[in-house]
Amino acid sequence: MAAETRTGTGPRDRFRAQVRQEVKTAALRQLAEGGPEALSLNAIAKQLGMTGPALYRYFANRDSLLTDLVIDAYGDLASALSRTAEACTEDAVTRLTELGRAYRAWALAEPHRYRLLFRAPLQGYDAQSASLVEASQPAMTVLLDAVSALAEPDARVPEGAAAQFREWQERHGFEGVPEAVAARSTMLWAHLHGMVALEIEGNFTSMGIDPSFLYEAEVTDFVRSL
Amino acid sequence: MAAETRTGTGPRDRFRAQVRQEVKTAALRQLAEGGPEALSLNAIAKQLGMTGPALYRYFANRDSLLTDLVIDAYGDLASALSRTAEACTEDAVTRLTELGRAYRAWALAEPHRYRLLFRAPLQGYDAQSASLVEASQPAMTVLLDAVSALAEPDARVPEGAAAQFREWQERHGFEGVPEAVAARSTMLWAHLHGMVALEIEGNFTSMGIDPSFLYEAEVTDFVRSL
DNA sequence: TGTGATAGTTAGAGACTATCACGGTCGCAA
DNA sequence: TTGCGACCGTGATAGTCTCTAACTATCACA
Repeated sequence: MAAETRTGTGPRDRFRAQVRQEVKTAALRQLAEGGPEALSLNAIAKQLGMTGPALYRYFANRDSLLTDLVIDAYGDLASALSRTAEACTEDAVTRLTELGRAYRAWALAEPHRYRLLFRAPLQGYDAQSASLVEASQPAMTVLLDAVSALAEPDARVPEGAAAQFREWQERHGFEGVPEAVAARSTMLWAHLHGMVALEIEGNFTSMGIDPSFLYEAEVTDFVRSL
Repeated sequence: MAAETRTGTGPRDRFRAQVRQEVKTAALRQLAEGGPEALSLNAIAKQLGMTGPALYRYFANRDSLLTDLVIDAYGDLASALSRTAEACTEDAVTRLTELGRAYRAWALAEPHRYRLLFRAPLQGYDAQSASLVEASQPAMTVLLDAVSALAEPDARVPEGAAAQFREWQERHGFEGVPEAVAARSTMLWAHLHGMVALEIEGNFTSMGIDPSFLYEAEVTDFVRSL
C-alpha cells in the first residue's frame, strides 16, 4: 500500500511527508469553510495542482485522511492545554480555571476541528478507533492532573462506577489518581463540552446571547464544588 | 413549486401528506442506520417503490427534507418533556429531576434525531434557520417553567448578560421569567447536553464507563445549586 | 548507467443530487 | 358525463463525488 506512512529518511520520504502535510492543510481549509461534508479529495487535488486519483498515493481513502486530521487535532488540543497548565505558576485553583478557559479558546479558534473531535469519533468501530481513543488521552491527562490537585480524593463514588474508572485508568496509565478524581474530571469535561458544543453550533448566537459569562460561571462553579 | 406544503383538504392533498410522511419515516430509518450522511433520496425512493426524481415532487431538496425532520424532532422532544412535567405531580425538585432524566432518555432512545437537533442546527443562516429556532422554543419553555419554580429570582446576573436574556425572552414570549432563571436554565441545558452529547457519540463507551451515575450526579448537583 | 519503486496521468465504474421534458392519471367543474 | 387542468411518476441527462485499474514518466540509488 503506497498510502501508508512509512517513516523513511530519504529525499523521497521527505517529499512524501511534505505533500501529505499540504493535503492536510488544504483539507483543514475546506473543513473550515464548508464543514466535514464539504471535504472533497477531488477539490483538494485540484487545489494542489494535481488530479483526483493522485491523492490516493498519499491517503488510502477519505476516512483515512479524516482520521489523520482527528489525531492531529487531539495533539493540538492537548498541547494547548498542557502549555496553559505549565504557564500558570500560581495556585491550583487559577490553574484549573485557566485550563477551562483554554479549552473554550481552542474550540472557538478552530470550531471545525473541535467538531471533528467530539462529533462522532467512533464512526467505524474498527481498528482505527483504538488509535483515536489513544490519541485523546494526553488531553485527558492534563485535566486529570489539574483536578487531582484540588479534588478531595475520598469523595464517594458508587462501587460499580468506581470499578469502571479503575479499569479505565489502568488501561491508560492514570493509575495514581483516585476514582473520585477521575469521576469529577469526567464531569468537568462534560460541563466544558456542553457549553462549548452549544456555542460553536451557534445556539447562543441564535438566542442573541454572549455565553462568555455563562462559561465563566460554569468554570468557577465547578472549581468551587471541589 | 410542487414541493411546497400546501395544506388543502382534498383527496389529493391527503395523498400528498401521506407520501410525505412515508418519505420521512423511511428517512428516519436510514438516519438511524447510517447517520445523516447516509440519507440518500435515491435509496428512499427505491424503498417506497418509485424512482429518485419522484421525491422532488414532495421535498424541494435534501436539505428541505432534513429541515422537516429537525422540526418534527424538536416537536417530539418538547412533547416528551412536557408530558413528563405534567405527569409529575410531586414537588418541584422531583419534577426538575425527572425532566433531566427524560431529556437523556429521549436522546438515548433516538440518538440520530438528537444529533440532528444539536449538531449543526443552523448550517445555512438563511430563512429556514428562523423557523428552526422557532421550533426549538417549546422544549425550552418546559425547562424554563420547571427551573423557575425553584431558582431564586434575584440571583445576580451581569448587566450586559441580563439585557441579552431580557431581549431573548421578549422575542419568544417568556416574559414572566426573571433573567437569573433564564440564565440558570440555559446552564442546565448545557449540563444536560454535555453529558448526553458525549454519551451518544460513544465517548463513555470507549472509556468502558456507564455514565448513568454521572448523569444522576449532574442533575442532583444542579438542583441542589438552585 | 540501468533498474525498480514511486508519482502522476487518463479512463471508467458506480454512487449521489438535481433538472428537464414527456406521458399518464386523477379530481373537479361545467 | 365529459373535458380540462393540475399533478404524479418516468427516463434521460448533467454534474458531482469516491475509488480502482492500467499506463507512463520520473527519480533515487546501486
